[in-house]
Amino acid sequence: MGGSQALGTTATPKQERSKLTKEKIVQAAITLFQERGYERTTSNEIAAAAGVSVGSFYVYFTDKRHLLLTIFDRVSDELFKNIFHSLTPEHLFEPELRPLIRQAVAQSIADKQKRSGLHKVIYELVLKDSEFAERHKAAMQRGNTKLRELISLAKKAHLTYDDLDVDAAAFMVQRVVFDISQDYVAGAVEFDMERAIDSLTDMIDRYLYKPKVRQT
Amino acid sequence: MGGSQALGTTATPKQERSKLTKEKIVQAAITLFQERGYERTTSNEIAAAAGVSVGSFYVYFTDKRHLLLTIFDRVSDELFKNIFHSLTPEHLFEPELRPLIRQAVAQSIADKQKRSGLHKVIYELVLKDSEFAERHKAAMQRGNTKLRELISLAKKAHLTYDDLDVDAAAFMVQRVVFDISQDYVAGAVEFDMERAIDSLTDMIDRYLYKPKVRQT
Amino acid sequence: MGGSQALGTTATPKQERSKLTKEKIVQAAITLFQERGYERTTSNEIAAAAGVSVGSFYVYFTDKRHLLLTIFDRVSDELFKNIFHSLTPEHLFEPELRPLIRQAVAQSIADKQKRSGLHKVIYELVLKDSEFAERHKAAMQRGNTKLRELISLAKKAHLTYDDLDVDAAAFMVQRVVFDISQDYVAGAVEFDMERAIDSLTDMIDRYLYKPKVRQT
Amino acid sequence: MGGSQALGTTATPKQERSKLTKEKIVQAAITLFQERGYERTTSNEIAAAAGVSVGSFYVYFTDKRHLLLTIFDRVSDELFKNIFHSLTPEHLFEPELRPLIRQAVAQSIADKQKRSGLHKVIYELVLKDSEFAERHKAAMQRGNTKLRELISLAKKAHLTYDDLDVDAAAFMVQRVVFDISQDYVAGAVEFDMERAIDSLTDMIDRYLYKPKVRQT
DNA sequence: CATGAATGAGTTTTCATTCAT
DNA sequence: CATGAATGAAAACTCATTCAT
Repeated sequence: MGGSQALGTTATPKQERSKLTKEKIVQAAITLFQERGYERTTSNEIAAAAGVSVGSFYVYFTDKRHLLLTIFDRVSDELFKNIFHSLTPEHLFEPELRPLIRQAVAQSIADKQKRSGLHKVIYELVLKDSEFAERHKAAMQRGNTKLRELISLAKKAHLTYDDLDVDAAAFMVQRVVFDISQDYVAGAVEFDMERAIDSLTDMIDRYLYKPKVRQT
Repeated sequence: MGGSQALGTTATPKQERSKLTKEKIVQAAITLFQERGYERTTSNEIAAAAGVSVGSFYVYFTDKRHLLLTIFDRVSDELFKNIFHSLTPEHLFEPELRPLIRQAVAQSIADKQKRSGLHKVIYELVLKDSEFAERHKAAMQRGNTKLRELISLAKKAHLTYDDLDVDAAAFMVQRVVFDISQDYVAGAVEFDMERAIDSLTDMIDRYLYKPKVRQT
Repeated sequence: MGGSQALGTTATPKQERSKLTKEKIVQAAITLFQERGYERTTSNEIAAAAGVSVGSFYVYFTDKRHLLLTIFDRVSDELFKNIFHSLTPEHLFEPELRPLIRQAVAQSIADKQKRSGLHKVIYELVLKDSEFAERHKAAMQRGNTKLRELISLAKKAHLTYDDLDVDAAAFMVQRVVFDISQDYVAGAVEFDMERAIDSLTDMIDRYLYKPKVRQT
Repeated sequence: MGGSQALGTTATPKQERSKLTKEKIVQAAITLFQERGYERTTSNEIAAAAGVSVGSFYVYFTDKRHLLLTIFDRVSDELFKNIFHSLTPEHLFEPELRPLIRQAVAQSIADKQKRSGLHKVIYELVLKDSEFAERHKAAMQRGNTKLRELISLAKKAHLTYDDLDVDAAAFMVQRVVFDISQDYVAGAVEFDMERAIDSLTDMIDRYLYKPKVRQT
């Protein structure tokens, strides 16, 4: 005690402290959900792993579900940013489109792989909890809008089939990439990832773009 | 085969009456899982809905999980048959391939829609229970083998791209159809189903078959 | 049959065994509520004291509150019967009314004394739980109706003040007897019980009956 | 004196500011206890409603119970003063006693009605907490003493029955008035209040005073 | 004195599963 | 085989109270 204040005791401001505690809980939860899944992880375990009391857990989150909802939002944002970072209108006018598609596909799969356990858990909740389902839908909607713009632009530039159903294409492409990524996360799939990325890229490429364009 | 036997020493009913009781339980479970989901359905409820005592429930099934496993196998077989019924080598030589693909896609989506709640529940378990995951993989494997044969034949007949990676294609096509069907089941998707079926058909069609072939 | 257990409310004991278990729980609860009060008695303690598992507790009662509600009804009926057993119209025409009143007053106080802890607990709940309040009101209503008939008869026989407000009198007399009984239960009162009974009898007697009648 | 001191070592505020803070807490508590009851009001809520930190709460009160005890004393004093303000020996020699009684009865009921929720809560605690019970008894005792003096005087003036048991009468009258007031507070009663006041007045009047006196 | 984040013991409650009849 | 009452381990959640700042 006494006097050490001036020397630099990490005087954590009160709000900082809260933020820290909350973050510790979130991190512990991510780890545990990843390892044990949602149901087999109890609130008490999360608190313990975070080095925090159960009481604190319930100060920051109404329940386990609310905590995962928070994690969901965070992860969701991250994925969105990562993918659309290199998928902007400018990129569309590069000489080759295929690398662009491949890059996005690979990004999506890789991102989910990094926290595959977590994505598995999240999707589990999307399946059984309507609020998760809603948020999932909303997040997909955001991506869909972006994608539709891109495809629409490509269509206007006569890069795609002239009769392409843009809305359907945006829907299709997004879902297909999301779902295949999810399949790897779920462990439902053992097929070599690189080959899968190539094939998925081909699939999207051929679906959207006219052969002559590709052969030019 | 005979995976359910491995689980425990549950009686395999030899009498008609037993078979009936077991069936009543299965049917009640399907209905309840559909309505309330897996966890929110209790063994007691299933027994009650089946008009059977809980004791009987445990005579036929080691537990709730085992029951769903049984349902999984049944549903899995059904889907397999329905899809590959009109997807045999003979059909490959019809003048038009697109209707064939469309039919298979539509079949898959429709089949799942019929019991969407159930498929949601099953996939939920595939995500969190490794034994379900294994069975799911195995079932997918069966379909994959069939599909690979078909695509291989098509390739030999020079209907597809000459450089097509058959294994990858079989994997890709199967997963894509399965996943989009699952998306509708999960309620994750609101896009008009007919348009989605058309788009998915296009996607597969263009992915596999050379343009010139299609334009011939 | 009998599967409906799991779906809704609490089991209605059809078998002897059930009835016994339920009764054991009720008896244990009465004892514990009496000793420790409502809140300081946990469901687990009741179950333990009844020599039954917590699970059984929740088979027969939705919760502690429901259990006390059950006890309330039972006790309520008992009190009603005891008091009005010797308080029927016939008794009104006995030569002396005072002994009749005294008997009813004494009965009421004595009945509550027998299980004073329990009555304390019940009234506590009447104060804070609206459903208990409703039941209490309803029970009082039953007694009030009976009492009104009696006083009404007495009035017609010109035994009472001619301008007696019968409804008010019935209300007043019932509440006063109930409340003084409750006071002894609550331990709020140390005044010698016999003298209190005499005084209360006097009070009611003088309130209802004309002096001349009494002096005749 | 100083009963609250005995409970713990809570600061007795000497500064104005402290007194104010304590008062804010008391007022907030009264409001919340009134609305939500004792148990459903948490210390944190009281502090929040008072615009004070929980820490401060515990500076002034050892706990929630101690706070209610404080409120109890205050309310208790108030009631006492209000009733005995117009119930002094002098008043006894007014020509009519009935209006005096009626006034006291009405006062008691009205006073409690003003804060019925609070009186409900307090009585709830009297029922389950022995310290509250003691204080309640003590408060009743004070009133009883006063009342006994009055009735004793009236008896000496031959206004009452000559054989009146003064102690019993004081006890009876006080309890009856208190209890009926409490009944209205508890919401246990729907009978028209004015009629009840009249009846209660009659009851007391006839109980204490000889008919001839009244008819003179 | 004030603050409010953190605590964790203590309850309630559920439900898969067993087993005596 | 059938029954269904009984079980009890396990999880969620609350809130009075403390204490470092």
